[in-house]
Amino acid sequence: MATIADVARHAGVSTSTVSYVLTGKRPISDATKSRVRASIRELGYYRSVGARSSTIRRTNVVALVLPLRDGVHMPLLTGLVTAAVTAARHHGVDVLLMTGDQAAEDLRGVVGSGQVDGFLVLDGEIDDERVASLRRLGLPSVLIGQPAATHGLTCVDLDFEAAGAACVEHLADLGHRFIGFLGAPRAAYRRTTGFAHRAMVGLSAAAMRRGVTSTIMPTAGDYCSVLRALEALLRARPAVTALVVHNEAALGWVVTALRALGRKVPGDVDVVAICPDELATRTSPPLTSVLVPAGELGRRAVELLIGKLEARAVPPLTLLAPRLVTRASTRPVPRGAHP
Amino acid sequence: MATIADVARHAGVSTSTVSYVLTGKRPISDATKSRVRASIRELGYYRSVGARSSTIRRTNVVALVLPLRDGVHMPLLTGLVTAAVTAARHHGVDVLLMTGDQAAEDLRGVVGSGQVDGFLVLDGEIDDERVASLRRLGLPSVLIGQPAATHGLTCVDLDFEAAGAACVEHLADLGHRFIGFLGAPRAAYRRTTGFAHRAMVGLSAAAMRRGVTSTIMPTAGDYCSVLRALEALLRARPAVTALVVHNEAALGWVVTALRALGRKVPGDVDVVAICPDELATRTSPPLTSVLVPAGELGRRAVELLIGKLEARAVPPLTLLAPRLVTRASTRPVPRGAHP
DNA sequence: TTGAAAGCGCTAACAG
DNA sequence: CTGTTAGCGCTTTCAA
Repeated sequence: MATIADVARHAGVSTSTVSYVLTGKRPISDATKSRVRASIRELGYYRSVGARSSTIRRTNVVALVLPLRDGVHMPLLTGLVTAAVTAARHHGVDVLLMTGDQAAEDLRGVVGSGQVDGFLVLDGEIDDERVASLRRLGLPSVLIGQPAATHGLTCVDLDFEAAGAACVEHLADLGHRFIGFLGAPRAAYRRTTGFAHRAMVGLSAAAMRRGVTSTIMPTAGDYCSVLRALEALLRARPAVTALVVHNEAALGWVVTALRALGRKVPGDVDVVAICPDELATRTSPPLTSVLVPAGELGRRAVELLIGKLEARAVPPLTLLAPRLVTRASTRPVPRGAHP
Repeated sequence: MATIADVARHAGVSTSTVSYVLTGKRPISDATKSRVRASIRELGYYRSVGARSSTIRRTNVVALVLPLRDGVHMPLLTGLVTAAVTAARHHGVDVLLMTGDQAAEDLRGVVGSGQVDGFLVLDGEIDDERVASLRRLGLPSVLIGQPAATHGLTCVDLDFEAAGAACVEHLADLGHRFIGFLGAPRAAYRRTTGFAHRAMVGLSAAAMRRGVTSTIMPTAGDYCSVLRALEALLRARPAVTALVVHNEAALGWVVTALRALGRKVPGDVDVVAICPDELATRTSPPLTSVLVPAGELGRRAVELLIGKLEARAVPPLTLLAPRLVTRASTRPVPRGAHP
């Protein structure tokens, strides 16, 4: 493997000249510059990142910390990860993958040994303890998700409150006056700071504003739970003509269950989902949905982190505006359907 | 951040002694050893991987190259990735994530700059061109998947032929005599070396051996295609009492479609799937399945790569034996059902 | 069993 | 505009 000395010799210049051609940190005559470039190409030279990072104290590698535990939906994860890697490469930065369980000690090691410049942490439900240990690492970091206290962190997330509201707005615009909400499993609402809670709040608030009646219920991810929840919902409020679903696991069962209960989608019941795009398009009919912009999330997180690495000021909390895509599961309510 | 010199000073020894305590490459008296260890702990010292890799020419980082394009199923991907990362960490190795599209030039850069020691490449459908460029990189690599020519590579994959056979064996054991096979989309069978082809061959061969009649058809991933395929199948061969499905996208629709055609699962038609485990358990009823051992695949790939890094001889092709798990979708055929 | 010192490949003063 | 040189933090001879 060629070294910088090889290139210098080959081009008939000093090593520092080669280095400066590479970094652009001082003016070099076009003549030597191109001579050096030619030598570099000819010898197939690449700077050793080891030696380089050892001198400049910077690796151009960021760690991406993913939680192992479930509850994080797969498509979201993969979309986010590929977008993050692509965006990072675009800035000449590589991504080191770490899993959430190799927590404290491993992370310390990675920063202690100067292996990465910063952290990208994916964790919707991060708790204070983890936030604290993150801060203790002393390296710039960006959190994907929105913890209780943003306090001194940089976070990026979908604006779930706006997402919940967008669903209601859409349905109200179509003429619906009674909507049901199938939410996350019950446990998710214990934390009034979680995204489940925020979506629900946004939905409820928008419903009040628009004067539509909303009935909300938590749901588990299996068919039986979905069926039971819908039965209960339709019994309690037979006038319901629209459904907002914020539960990726349950999503696949909703239309099936509604059909089993004798309701057509759309027609008898319109459905709007809050979920990654490919989930909404893989049902039949494809669902009108507020998409969780996985790719955008990853991209923005990288951008923010790189901003911090370059000592730029970045906003502490970035909330991505929801985007509602209309598909076959929602339609204007026929005139006079709701007296 | 503490350096090795700090530790040496603090422990009252030379830097080389500290280094040797760390590497264990020469005997050190227990007295100094523990003194050095204490200083290390006290100062919170970690070896700089930059400086280290710059001298020893080894980074303890491997690249994991994932294809971006779809066709690779998400759950498989995430399971594989987390297992690989975990296994690698277990060997003190970190994982650098790369996406398949940043192909040639980026990969060259990563090896040229000495950023990684080897490659883990996930690509079921890798072509000769990519294999060649992989070999040209000149670093140890392990391929997850099985290309046409294993020639000089190290590969690990599920034994799809055995998987296809296992499905037939199971169904034949239960008494089924007529089985249908819902395969991958048509295009997947153009390559007679792909995993789709191999599963199909294994199934057909086993059917012949067991004297059961098999009818095979390709399938797209949407509900309509599945429904049409099943209609066609049942029309062509009404005696079919069992179905093998090797199509993850279609899987979710199979039971629904069978019900729409008036068949109970199990009972009228038994279903066996070849798919990742969590896909088989998320349908109702849960499906008997041959699982694609995503985690095992990742783990083995890492083990093989580390073997190569340590200059151990490793088998060129590792085929993981399929494991069939019986669930609610298959049952013994009632006596006399098939005269 | 330990230390001194050379060297890994690169960058960044310092010096023209 | 360019070269010389002293580091960066670590490993590994060589010498005791």
